[in-house]
Amino acid sequence: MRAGSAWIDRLSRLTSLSVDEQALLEQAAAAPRLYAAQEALAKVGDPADFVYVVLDGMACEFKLLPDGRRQILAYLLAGDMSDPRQPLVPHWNHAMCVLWPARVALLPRDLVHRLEQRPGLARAIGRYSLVKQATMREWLVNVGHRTAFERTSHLLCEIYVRLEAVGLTRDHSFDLPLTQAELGDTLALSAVHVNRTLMELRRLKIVTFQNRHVVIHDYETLRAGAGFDPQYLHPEPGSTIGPTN
Amino acid sequence: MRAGSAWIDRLSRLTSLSVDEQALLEQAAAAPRLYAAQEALAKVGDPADFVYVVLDGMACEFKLLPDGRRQILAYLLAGDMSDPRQPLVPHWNHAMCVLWPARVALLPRDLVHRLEQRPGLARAIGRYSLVKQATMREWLVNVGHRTAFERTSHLLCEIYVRLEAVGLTRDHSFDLPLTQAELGDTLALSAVHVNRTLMELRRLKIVTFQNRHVVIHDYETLRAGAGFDPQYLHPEPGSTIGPTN
DNA sequence: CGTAAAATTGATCTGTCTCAACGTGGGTGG
DNA sequence: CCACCCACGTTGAGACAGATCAATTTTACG
Repeated sequence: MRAGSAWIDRLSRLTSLSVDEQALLEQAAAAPRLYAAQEALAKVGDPADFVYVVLDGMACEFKLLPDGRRQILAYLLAGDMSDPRQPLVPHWNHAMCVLWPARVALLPRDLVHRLEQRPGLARAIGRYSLVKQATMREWLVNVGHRTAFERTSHLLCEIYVRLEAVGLTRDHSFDLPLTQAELGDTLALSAVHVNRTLMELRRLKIVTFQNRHVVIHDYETLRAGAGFDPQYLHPEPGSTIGPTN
Repeated sequence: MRAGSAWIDRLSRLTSLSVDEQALLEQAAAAPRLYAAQEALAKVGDPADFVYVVLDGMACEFKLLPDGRRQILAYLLAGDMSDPRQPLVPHWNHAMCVLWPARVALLPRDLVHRLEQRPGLARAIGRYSLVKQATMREWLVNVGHRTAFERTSHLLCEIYVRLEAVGLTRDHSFDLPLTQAELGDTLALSAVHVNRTLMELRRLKIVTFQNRHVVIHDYETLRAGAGFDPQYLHPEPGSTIGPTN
């Protein structure tokens, strides 16, 4: 498997990339660094020197409140990256850390700039950034207006579709190395309530989440219960992503 | 006053712009369209042909849930614009409407592209986009982890700082043409609870919000109560925005 | 094995919602 | 120019989703 293939997959789905554009990406991701779980990638106040590309494993962006509570703002799954324009501002004002051992490529700002000279890559990266924003909007709707049950279901649908896009699902299941506390920080629910909600989903035979592994028993019920519409995840129509069950 | 001066102000604060870069902006905003309150700028599914620049008045981005509830995702105050890269994807997947009569410039995608050829404008627009995202992140934290009182206070602080940056505050007050129901859709609170929270802020002599006008009596208490840190609104250090009281 | 982190479960508490009523002020048509 | 009206704001009472506190069990891992 090529270096950074999930990343190339991810961007290729947003616009078609020429062979040498793909080669540029491969080269850019050629020397990833290995991070352990819980390791910080960027802290508030750090200089925004790099764009981080998560080649495998899992990371997240988050913000901490003074009282210690945190809101997870985004998951970075295999193939995801931090905002490509981040280096335009001097400092991070949110934080990023690894949730599960990950290989991460650090792209210096001028490398990103060089990649964006290529029209295909510029379009892919621009669209990627828009999808990321659309995802954040959806999370705002989720946290703002959906019940615990809907929220949890919605997040599982989203992760499912995103992982499928990079080939990390098998049948209707996938690995998800998150604790219930981390899910709580994402969904703005207490860990206890996340647990009760997952138990309910299990009891209803919709989804089982155990041992860091999710099995979706009834995707259609899950999707409908969440009010999930995968549209926001792929700006290109004609994309055939979106599971059936 | 020049056409689009709030917009030029807004972008100029993000990086210094040459005289002819400013002239390009002025020219781009030269023929705004006038919209009435409640008028739609873009609906879900509309082709993403334009970037919308709100020269004065007020607009917002939002998403509707099937049950009719809505989440307001962002306010567009004077000088704000919709995402400059939006035209990279074919369709809107959220909606935008006017909240208070507004003059709005519609920039076709190739015009935006031409503006971004200028290095200063490219940097300003890129940073603008990052600030907008940082604001959305802060809203996610707000809705996810803060109490009604903190949330409301935080939003008022944010609007205050943003309006001050375009010269639309006077002493410690500003016009805010929002109903309590609209605030509720923003903060993910019921209109009733927004009312109670505003009454509480008034009772404590921190803020008065009446007749579409906000008076901040005690900024420091408001800021502290909200846990508000204006950092996220201006990526440039050295900017002296941020009221004292 | 032993131990610490994570998951599970129960009991209780509370912030916010919902429903319902009433007040109010600014715009409009007669 | 007044009277009506309707959207918006205000207030009260009761309900409920989810938080918090407190064990207890299970799992992962050195």
